[in-house]
Amino acid sequence: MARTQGSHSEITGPRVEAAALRLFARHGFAAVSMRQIAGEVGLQAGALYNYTPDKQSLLFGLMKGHMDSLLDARAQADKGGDPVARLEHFTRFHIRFHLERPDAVFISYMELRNLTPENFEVIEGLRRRYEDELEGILREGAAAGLFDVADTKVATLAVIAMLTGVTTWYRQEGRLTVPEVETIYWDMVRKAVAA
Amino acid sequence: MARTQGSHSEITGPRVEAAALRLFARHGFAAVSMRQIAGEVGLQAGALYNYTPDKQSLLFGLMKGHMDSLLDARAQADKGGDPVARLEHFTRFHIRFHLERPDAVFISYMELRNLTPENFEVIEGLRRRYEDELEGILREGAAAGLFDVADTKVATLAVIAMLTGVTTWYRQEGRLTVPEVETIYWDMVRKAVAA
DNA sequence: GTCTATAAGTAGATAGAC
DNA sequence: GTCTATCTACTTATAGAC
Repeated sequence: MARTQGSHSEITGPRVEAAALRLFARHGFAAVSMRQIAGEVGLQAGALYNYTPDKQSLLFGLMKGHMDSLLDARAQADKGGDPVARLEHFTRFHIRFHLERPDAVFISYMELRNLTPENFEVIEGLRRRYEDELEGILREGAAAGLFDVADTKVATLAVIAMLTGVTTWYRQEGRLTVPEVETIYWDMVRKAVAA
Repeated sequence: MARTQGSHSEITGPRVEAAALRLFARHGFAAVSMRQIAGEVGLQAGALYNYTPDKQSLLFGLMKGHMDSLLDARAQADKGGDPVARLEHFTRFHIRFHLERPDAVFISYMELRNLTPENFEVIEGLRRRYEDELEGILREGAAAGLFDVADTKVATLAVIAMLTGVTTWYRQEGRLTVPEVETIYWDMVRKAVAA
């Protein structure tokens, strides 16, 4: 159990990521310096390079981790059932998941342009896989005559934009609980795609 | 008509703004240097300060100009009528206006955090005034029994988020024209708030 | 693993010549 | 109005001591 004084790698690594996440979300990737991140953790700038090869990798790791956990959670959560039930489930899942991680959501939508082209492709691919989940539900429901959407792909993007928008205004101290918000949005989604 | 060689202020000023708009939208405010902007216009960095007192004012001017022109255009465009007609009009106006200015839209949503607190308050105030336009329509329609929304404020923000999302995927060379896109979204908005 | 020190380059903004 | 030159400060990243 005894450790040499500086050997904090297992705890320091996550603290670096947490500090970067918070600062990138608040001020933007380009506006945050490695010194600021280090300062937040109580390190000198040079020490950060024990945890990341460079600043870009730090950003990519945060975004990749977010998308992976989104897809994992979604895979675990989809219980199947009829398209209407699946759509309600997707709606509530999306809102809950995104409201639980405002900083990661913010970064994943705002910092795409600061990724290298290769890293951008990876994140875009994961994002498309998530969109495909919803598109599959809408397509299945439309085929069964349960939904009426003029354009499945556009409807998919419209619903996701509407739901993700909740992160821009929701405050925990506000007048609505998360389940209440879920219900309000589900009511609108349900009607928007209804036959 | 004859001018001294360097006297291009009337034409150079707008070119500086246009270059800043384009570069801020592509790479982000913090990632763009005054030297890059100057280079785009064919100037040296120092010459930019004939057109803006500093970089922050350049950003604020772009965002303020965008919001002013949004509110102006909206004021000109609202023809009145019953709530359903006004809502359709708002929907089509919002999509058209935003698709015509992708760079300004992008900046106005992404660079809020790079404004000084005072400048942020100004832009936020204008944004709220625009939201109030839609909220008024929804409230009027709900009172008349034409709409059924569980929460008018949330519905306002949900509709705006859905509509603005069109700017993230629409491409002029794509398979849909702007009027087609307007109709697809109007169909969803109409149903989402329907009684 | 963290430190100090440093390399090599860029940032916003200003001064003064023309 | 634009240029060159410059100030001051800050940037990412690395080297080597401990």
